[in-house]
Amino acid sequence: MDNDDCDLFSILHSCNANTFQTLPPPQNLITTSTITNNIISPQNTTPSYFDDFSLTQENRSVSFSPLKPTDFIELDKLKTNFNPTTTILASPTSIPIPTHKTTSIITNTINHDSNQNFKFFDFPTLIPEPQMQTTDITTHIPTINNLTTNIPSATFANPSLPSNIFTTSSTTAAPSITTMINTSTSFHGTNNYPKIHNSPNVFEQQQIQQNQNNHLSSIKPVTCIEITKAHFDLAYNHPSFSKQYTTDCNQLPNLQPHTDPQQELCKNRKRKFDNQKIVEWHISVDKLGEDPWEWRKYGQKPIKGSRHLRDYYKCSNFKDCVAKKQVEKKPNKENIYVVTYIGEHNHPKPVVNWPPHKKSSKKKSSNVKKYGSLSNIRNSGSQNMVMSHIDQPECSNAQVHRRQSKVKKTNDNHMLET
DNA sequence: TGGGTTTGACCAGAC
DNA sequence: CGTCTGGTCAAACCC
Ligand SMILES: [Zn+2]
Repeated sequence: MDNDDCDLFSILHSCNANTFQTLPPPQNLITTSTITNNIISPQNTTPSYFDDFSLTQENRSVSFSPLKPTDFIELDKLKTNFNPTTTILASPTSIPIPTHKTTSIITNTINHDSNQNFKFFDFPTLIPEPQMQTTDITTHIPTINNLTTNIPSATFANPSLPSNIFTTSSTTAAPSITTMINTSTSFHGTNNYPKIHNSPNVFEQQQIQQNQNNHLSSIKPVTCIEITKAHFDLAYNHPSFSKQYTTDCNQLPNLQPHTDPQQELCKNRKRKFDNQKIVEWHISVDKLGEDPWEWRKYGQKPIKGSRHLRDYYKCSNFKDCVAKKQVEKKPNKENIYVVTYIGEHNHPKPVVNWPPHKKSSKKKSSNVKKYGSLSNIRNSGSQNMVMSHIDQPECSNAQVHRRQSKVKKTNDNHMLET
């Protein structure tokens, strides 16, 4: 996976209300300041769902400004203290529980030596540092100004918001038994520092067991950050954020600061996902088809400030499931899509019809039935799902609503999409 | 006939 | 209070 994945990381950054710089890409692939999901495994690993997911900041540096204790400290940890060599080799039920502080050196070295003692608790968010005080934040957070310099571990104060860090293990050989481990961190209550509690449910345990029985050992862990509505609220409404950031309306905060007054107008707009879990992935187009859930598309909208349409999907596996997802092509990124999952499924992951019949290799969203063909746009007289994600002129205020009617008036998608 | 996508219209919240 | 915007609905259409 390429550096596009750094954008999930940018989400976390954006919550911190600091300024960012974009540096030229490093000349060497082995760089520092990288949060990634390096896999250290002696087994043959095959590509699977989201297995290339990583948190990366290879070509960015971050300037820290003084933080408030209520800022997204816990999210910032992911950047400043994450050891990219961390991996999980054991079965999902045997993830080590972090018990002590560790100092991590952020490198981008991919290590395939399974004998090394990689510890999941190298992940910074999972590190308890009870000795820290909130007033020490600014003096302990390192300034990353040299990508080739080892960065000492940062220290952080009490996180202000709950956040979960998922670790998923997946395999292509039997995607139906792909499981998401309930390895999460909790900042609730009196727990000043996150704890890992591994609590896979029965269904997941069955999947794990099935995995073991099938001798499928190519478990490939990936990490995903759960973003709650509270994070969005704080990210959009934080006064520092308002001063230093602009965001594409209803989009996640943009890494690149700009001063477009039009977009300033909507910097505080929020998605309306009340009390729902939000998990965002930035994945390549070829991974879209590996989503094991089944989805039914119920809407499509042009998004202001974006050149791409956003598709809205509901889970169609279960009648009363409230899980939704949104798929949107990443601006200026080829073959990278932003997939946002909202809410949780209230049913087990489908296992019967896996792998799904891929009617088209270009299918935009996995398990989404569609009609017509890519080559015959007139078939339906409407936009093609794939075509809808081709670059378009960036939306402005008034253009957003006009776009859909404009689309309908012309059956020539290229007129609009290019 | 059932379930999917498409897409204009509508709604609610932010501004 | 009107406008803007993202999210959703639902009729029409397709397979
Ligand atoms: Zn569902």
